[in-house]
Amino acid sequence: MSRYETSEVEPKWQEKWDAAQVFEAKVDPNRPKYYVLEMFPYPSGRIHIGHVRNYTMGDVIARYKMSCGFSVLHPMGWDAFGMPAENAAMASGGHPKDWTYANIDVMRGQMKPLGLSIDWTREFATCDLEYYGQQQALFLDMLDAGLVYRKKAVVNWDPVDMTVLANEQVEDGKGWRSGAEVERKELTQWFFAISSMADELLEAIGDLDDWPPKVKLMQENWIGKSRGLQFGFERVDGGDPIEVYTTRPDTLNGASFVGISPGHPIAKAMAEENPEVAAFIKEASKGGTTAEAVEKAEKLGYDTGLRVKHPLNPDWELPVWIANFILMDYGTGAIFACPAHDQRDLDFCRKYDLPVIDTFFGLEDATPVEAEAFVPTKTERVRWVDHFAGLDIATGEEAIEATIDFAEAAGWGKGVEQFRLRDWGLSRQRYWGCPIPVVHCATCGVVPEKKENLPIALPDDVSFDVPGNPLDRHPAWRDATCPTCGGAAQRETDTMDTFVDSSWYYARFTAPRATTPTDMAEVDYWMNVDQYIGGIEHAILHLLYSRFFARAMQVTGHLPESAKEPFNALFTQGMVTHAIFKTTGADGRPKYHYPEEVELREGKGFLEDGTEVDIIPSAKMSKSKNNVVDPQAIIAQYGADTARWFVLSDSPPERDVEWTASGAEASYKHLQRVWRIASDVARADRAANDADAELLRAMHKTIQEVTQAIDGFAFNAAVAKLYGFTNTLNKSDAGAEARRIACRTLAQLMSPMTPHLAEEIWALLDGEGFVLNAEWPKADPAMLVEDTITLPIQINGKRRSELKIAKDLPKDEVEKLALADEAVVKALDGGTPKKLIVVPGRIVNVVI
RNA sequence: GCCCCCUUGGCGGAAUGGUAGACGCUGAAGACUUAAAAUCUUUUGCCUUCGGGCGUGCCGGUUCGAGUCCGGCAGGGGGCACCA
Repeated sequence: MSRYETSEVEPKWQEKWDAAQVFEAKVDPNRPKYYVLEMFPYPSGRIHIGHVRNYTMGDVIARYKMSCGFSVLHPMGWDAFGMPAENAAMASGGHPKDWTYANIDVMRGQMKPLGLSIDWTREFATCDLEYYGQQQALFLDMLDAGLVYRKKAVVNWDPVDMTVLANEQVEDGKGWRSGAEVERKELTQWFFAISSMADELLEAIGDLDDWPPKVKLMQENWIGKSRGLQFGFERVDGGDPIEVYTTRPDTLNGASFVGISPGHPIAKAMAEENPEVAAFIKEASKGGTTAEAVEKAEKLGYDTGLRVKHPLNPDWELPVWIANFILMDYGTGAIFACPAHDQRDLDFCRKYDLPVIDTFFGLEDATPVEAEAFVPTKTERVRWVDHFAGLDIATGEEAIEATIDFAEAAGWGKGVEQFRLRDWGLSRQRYWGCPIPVVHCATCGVVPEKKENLPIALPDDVSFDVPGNPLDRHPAWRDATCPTCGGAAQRETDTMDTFVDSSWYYARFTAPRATTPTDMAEVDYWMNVDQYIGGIEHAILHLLYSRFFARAMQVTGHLPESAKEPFNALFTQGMVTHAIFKTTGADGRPKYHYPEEVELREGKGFLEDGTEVDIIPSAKMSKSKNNVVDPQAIIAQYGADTARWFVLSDSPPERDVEWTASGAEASYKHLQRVWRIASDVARADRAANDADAELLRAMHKTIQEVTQAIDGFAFNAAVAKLYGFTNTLNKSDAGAEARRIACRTLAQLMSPMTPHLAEEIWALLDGEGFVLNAEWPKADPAMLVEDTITLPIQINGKRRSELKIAKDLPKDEVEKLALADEAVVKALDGGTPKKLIVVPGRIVNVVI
């Protein structure tokens, strides 16, 4: 018998699949469709073992569904715009385009040997002109529909690199590349009106039955709906009332001052007249916009001198302060502060010596607030000091509703809903992104390009030797004609956030060469994505943006109503981790060792010279820690099937799996063993015998268990059942024919996970055609029924004995047998049991 | 600070409220071999006076029966965070 050579077998089957075009998705009205999609990769340069796990999971589903008779769409593409390409160009010359497409070629070359069932004819990169041109068309339609608009917004600005930075690019208040102090700058930018759909996006989460509850919860929190009261404070000077929003209107009697954001119209108006106010506003705007920067920032306030009247008592005047912690884009940009029941307000009041008024106390303790605000949960009952709506003891929730009712009845305020979700700023002052298809005309203002002028292509002749956006200093590209007046105009030089690219690619895969963003016939057939698979890190932004885009595409006629929730089912897979091997160098710095340098003995690791290394298990793979597993090396050593089998085994798919050399080795040995068993089966000539039925029964049980496991995304369980059945088959004395049937079924059940080995065995055992085209085996219910079963007997809930009985033995017979059991007789010691519980087919419990 | 999740042998993990530890790794013993590799077989939660006893982070509850359900605590992880 020959050894199973993966380096020969795997390419052989890949060529055969290609030649037969088995993975090309075809619209077939006579068959149900199934669309499985893994989040497409960023072409960073090389694939990662985490990619292997991600795509293998999708492949298992895709191949399984093919065998179940579905017309399957399983595409792949590249999320190809973004900063790393520009950074590479800045660091080592070259062009982002060349860098990106070269990376794509390398990564495609690394992915193909995995034998994934991908329809490569649909491949595209988001930096393909064909793709981003359609994205521009989509943008224009959204502009038309009022879903895109321009407004001023505060951004992190790096004055050295002359660019806007994302929050995660600000480290310690400094730009991550330049090290320059980051400024907050107000720029006019483009926004998607995602918050206009906040309620809809929140409500629809309830229907996402096959999404992880965790992701749904994260999105709910992100959208952040709250209910509160909006009302106006009348100004003593007779100016327009100051509108405030509060979720705790019940604490109105604890009001200490009215606060407005530095960006509030009143503050801005004052700044124009009063240099002191202007200076304060400038001071208050310092620092980054990151959570960290915000947390460290000290509370700053400026007393405007304005006074407003308390709505419940016209004689009570409150001062109006400008405060740096009040956000302009949440609520009305103005608040009333209740320091007794809000820590932030309290800090501010203590600093500026403003009054602190308790409005309620705990039921047990009426100590006035000192340094710590009293903030009970809204469901906790508290005692009110003097509540205007007449409450004495009530929860916060009750008091809030009572106050809103009271204010509405009195006509000075109304209950409103607010969302935390902000509009999505999409402008990026970058080159390597989709150009925003508008021009700036001196006469007509901001004018959208005409669709017939699309695509607006990025110019190729750019350089990155000077900081800033190359599009800004490319006059030939910037110069444009105004589509409205025909006069000279300038192109918008901002490009789109790369999250835009990934917000609709799933729809584009249904018709990747269409001359419109989508093709309705194709979209109607293929959408929605039946199973989407990707990392939990995209739980909020990418998935929320995609949900928004699907709705926007429906509004603009690019998707049907039925596709407005684009992903029917979502699965978030865990990472592949690997131990880090660390020693401490002479200089006291950690030294990281490659796994090949470390010898493992009894759970400890040693270098060649005998030095013991620290083992940090289950660490995220990182080049700097020398613990990256390279898929290409694994495939070269063991083959793709081993890599696929390993990443599916051991750990549940949603959890991290640790790559270990011994585990990979074990997977390899197992697959070799399956091949040996199959070769054995192929040669056997033993006659049919009594063992046949038992083997076939085990086979049907395995069919049922593996099918269930794959359906339930429990790939590790499917692998475990296949191990078990392999052992059963190997030990079985069944006749040649039964063994052939069992082994062919084993190949079928393994085929989604180890497709090459499965094809080879299928062919060896005279299976017809490709195993991937063979109909998925069905478990025969008659074969799942066991004639005799082992029934455990518990005495007082502890297992003490067991009965071997016929499966359908009547209950009273079981009782008799149980009471006659040696262990039971001994325990009863002549007495009678207090209770006897018989659960048919499951258990007997004797209570003494 | 607010919200959420997790905790089972040496390790990864399995168990519709019904035999805890499937399956794999690691370790041990043995077979084959001149030897090694490869392969195969047996074994591997803890304690034990060999009768059995104890065991799913800790404390309590519901139940005939709890890893699973409920309450509290501890540890670990994640999300959000001047959101009024």
